[in-house]
Amino acid sequence: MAVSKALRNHTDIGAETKERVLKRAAELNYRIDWVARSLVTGRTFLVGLVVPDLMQTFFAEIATAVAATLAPAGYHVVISHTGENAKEELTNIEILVSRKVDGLIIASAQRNGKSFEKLKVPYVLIDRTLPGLDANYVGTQNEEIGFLATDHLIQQGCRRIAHLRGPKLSTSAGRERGYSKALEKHDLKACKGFIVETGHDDVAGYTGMKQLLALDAPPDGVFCFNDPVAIGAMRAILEAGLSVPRDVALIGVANMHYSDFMAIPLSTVDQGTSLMGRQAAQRL
Amino acid sequence: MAVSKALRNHTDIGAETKERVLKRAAELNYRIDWVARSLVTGRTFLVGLVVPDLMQTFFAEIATAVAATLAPAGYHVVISHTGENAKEELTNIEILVSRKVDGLIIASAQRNGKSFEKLKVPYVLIDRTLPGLDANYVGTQNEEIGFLATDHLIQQGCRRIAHLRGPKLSTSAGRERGYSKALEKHDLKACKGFIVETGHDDVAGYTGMKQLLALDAPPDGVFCFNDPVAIGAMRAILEAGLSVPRDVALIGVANMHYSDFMAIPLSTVDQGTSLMGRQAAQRL
DNA sequence: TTGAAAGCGTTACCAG
DNA sequence: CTGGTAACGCTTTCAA
Repeated sequence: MAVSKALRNHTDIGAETKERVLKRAAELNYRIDWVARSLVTGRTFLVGLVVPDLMQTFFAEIATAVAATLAPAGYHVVISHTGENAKEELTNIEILVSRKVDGLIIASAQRNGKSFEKLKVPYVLIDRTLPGLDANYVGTQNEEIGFLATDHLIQQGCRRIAHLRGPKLSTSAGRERGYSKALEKHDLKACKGFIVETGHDDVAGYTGMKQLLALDAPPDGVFCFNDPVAIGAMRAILEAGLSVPRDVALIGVANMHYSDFMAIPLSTVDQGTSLMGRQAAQRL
Repeated sequence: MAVSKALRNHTDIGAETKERVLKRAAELNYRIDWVARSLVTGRTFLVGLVVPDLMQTFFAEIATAVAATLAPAGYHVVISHTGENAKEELTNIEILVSRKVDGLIIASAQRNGKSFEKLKVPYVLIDRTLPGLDANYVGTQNEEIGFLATDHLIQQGCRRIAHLRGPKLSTSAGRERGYSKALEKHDLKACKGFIVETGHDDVAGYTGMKQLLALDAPPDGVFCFNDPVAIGAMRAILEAGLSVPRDVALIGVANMHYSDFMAIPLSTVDQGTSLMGRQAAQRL
């Protein structure tokens, strides 16, 4: 017990005893066994980060910010990707819980919050909310993003504005609302087929844009779910022999770096990704 | 004991007993406590990934590949960044060891292998070797990268080829050797001041390139340590009112996506990053 | 095939 | 201030 107390700087220990312990610990190159400590304290100082895919720079940036924020407090991050698969996400969370993580930060792929109601570990949702779940959440004001982006296109003179809205997520729903509000404000409206559901990557953007270009009267401006989608859209436009932004203007949402070095300057709305990660970690 | 055996599918257990145990476990929603199991087995099924900075897409890609490869075997990845700081790297490794990780994958910032000699946990070095250390290592043939890149510039007609060689790492040393070999092969040589030590990001590339442009006879081609450095170099060249690749041709090494959408097509050598991550994980 | 006993390395509790 | 005892939840060992 004297050893345990000395090493943890407990007050209940005489200066001399403490010094003796510390000296001997150094001699033996003693390092605490975190597994044993965790077993008795019930804390692991491990936080699970559950994201769809670390390859997307968006989530990589979140992971970095979370890890950096947690590190000074002695926490480590265990990563777990789910590939946008709701079922696998649940399995992964269960495993993390049985590993006794102290908390979870989740960018969820669930359709609703049902499965999280019985979750006994503290958790914070990041980026995406879950309908019908009153949980801690850190994210961007997606409606405002959508509004700003669409408004920007209108300012640039676009009148027929389409929306590659990304996958079925709370984020895309918010952005779409903002898109609609901006159009409304300027007495414009989305023509039929102007809102296209896509994936989140450049391939999805490419496909979606082709669909838009095939319309009888294609758009002259497109608000894209994120930058990769915008890049894919750009490829489709250029391939069709059209010009960006003369024929079709594009705007995305910041998920990549160096977008200012693109062949065609790509307008983008910054969503403060690292800040999101930092705040989620702090909240947790 | 019957319970423990039943849950682990041990052979030493009667079918009926096993079924009874499984049934009751399901009723109670029993989940194994990994901390307790780890304490007795000595295994955590945790692997530490020690990298300088997850923000660089290069390391994010490695992290993804490592985690994806390890997951099917039940391993999870604990991340730890060191910010290219050798001392902090050592501290982090010690903490991971006291957390009883089963193994480590390390992109090291050490100058030599001294500190790793007494490391008792299995580990694999990734991306960077350490002088004087006979360790498991997975990386790219950097000399070949340097040769290919430089040779490419020569094929394009460049004759005065400089090298923004990046930071002091085994990777940059290899690439520089390849650069020199390619020059030699074509009876060219690096003029004085043509090899500039830089950091690894675009800011470093920008500064380094400015230095090259200030020379009496600036280069007409530059082999850059990686893509971010090349992007920074590009900015410096354009700012100087010169053209890429007419006045100065550039080539980088693949650390980013979408480089084919850059304003000026940036030549790049692919280094198979995910493959590296996968193989390091398998080796471990 | 079953299960009792010991122990993994630590900390909580409490009596001295 | 000091330190003995029990316990955390599991697996290994070994006897029945």
